[in-house]
Amino acid sequence: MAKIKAYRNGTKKDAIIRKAAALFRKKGFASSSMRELADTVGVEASSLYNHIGSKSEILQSICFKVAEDFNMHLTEVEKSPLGSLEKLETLIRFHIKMMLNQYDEVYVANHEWKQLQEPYLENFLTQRKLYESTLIRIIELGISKAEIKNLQPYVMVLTILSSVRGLESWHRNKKNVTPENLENDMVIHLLKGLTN
Amino acid sequence: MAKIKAYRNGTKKDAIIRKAAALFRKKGFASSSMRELADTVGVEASSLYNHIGSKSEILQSICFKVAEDFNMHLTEVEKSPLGSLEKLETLIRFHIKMMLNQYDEVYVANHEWKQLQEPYLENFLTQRKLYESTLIRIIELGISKAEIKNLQPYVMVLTILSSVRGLESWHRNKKNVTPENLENDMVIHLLKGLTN
DNA sequence: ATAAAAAACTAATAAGCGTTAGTTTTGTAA
DNA sequence: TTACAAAACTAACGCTTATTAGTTTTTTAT
Repeated sequence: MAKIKAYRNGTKKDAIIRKAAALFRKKGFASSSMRELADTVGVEASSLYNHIGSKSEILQSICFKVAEDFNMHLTEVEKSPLGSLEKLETLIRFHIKMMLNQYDEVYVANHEWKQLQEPYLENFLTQRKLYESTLIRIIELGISKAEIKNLQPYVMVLTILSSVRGLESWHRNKKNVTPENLENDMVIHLLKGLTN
Repeated sequence: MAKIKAYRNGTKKDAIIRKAAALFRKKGFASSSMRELADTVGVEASSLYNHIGSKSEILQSICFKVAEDFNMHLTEVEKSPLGSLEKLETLIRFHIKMMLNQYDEVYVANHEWKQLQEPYLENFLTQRKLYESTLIRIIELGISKAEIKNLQPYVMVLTILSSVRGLESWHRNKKNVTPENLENDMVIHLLKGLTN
């Protein structure tokens, strides 16, 4: 095979990583074996190593790709001219969309990052803390402008991020709740509360 | 040794399960080995089997103990004379207290239940769904009494449960946020929102 | 058609896993 | 002190793991 092949949906490496994300999401990283992954790809386990370096490398690809998507979006939002509340709303909506559109990858990044090896683990955690501190800054600005309640910014960030990250337990296409319902109602709940 | 020994903090089996919860929380169930657990207990791996039946059994103990605590509290709250909002507040506060007081166990129950074997997995999931549907009922009653916004009850339950379950990432004794701060601010945020 | 590269295969490795068997030590009750 | 049971130990079992080596097949470029 030549180097440049016309893959429709990315390279075979991409396909392996996509299948791996689905497998890791369902069974967890540590409980997923390379043989299992090879089965779903339709190949022997050893053949995977023509495309990827190691099992750990797959997890790294998934986690850092997701982290990059979120970081890029956050950077855009932060330097936008939106007010604090609009920024938060935009971010919440993005989190929900990401969870719905890239379910496996986002889930794995949120739940299996602990299985990363050093130095990737530390790197990932640093990015997470940076993300949190940016959100805190947005909220602090909103408090100073009296747009946001004077609560602990850290607690509000924790509540928002926990909410959107925990969405994995949402059963898609169930309970007559469309993605739009979910997004809108969750934004209202997290910004305006649930009391009348 | 006689059957009845005066253990200060429960039996040795309890001690093993407690250490296991801490280990499973830190490394995940599948990535924790019985030899590792034995090390932290101060014993050979095979000796553990004088007290517990299997590795799986430990996870079952942890998950169902936590589930029982939450279910019992929910039952109490439901049959109390409190209004919908007060019920929700009570439940949120209980979740946070549990997460702070029984960190390892609650974390493991929230994050490693997927590793349960059948029929325990199905049993656990059934309990979870029951818990959710009870919360939905409380919220529906609040909506009918116009105490709560007319949003999708399922979404509100998802938001609340995701928030409190995601608390694992809270760094204790950090950021000048006391447990009381956390509890109060989170209740305000989830009930009244963060806008002024 | 030929040559080269890519990607599949088979086979094997060393390490780690949960768990069991059999034995010895330890602690308690008589 | 003797007898018994609980709980520790050593050793090993059979199995699975990620990964490598070496070889063969498949695909592509010339």
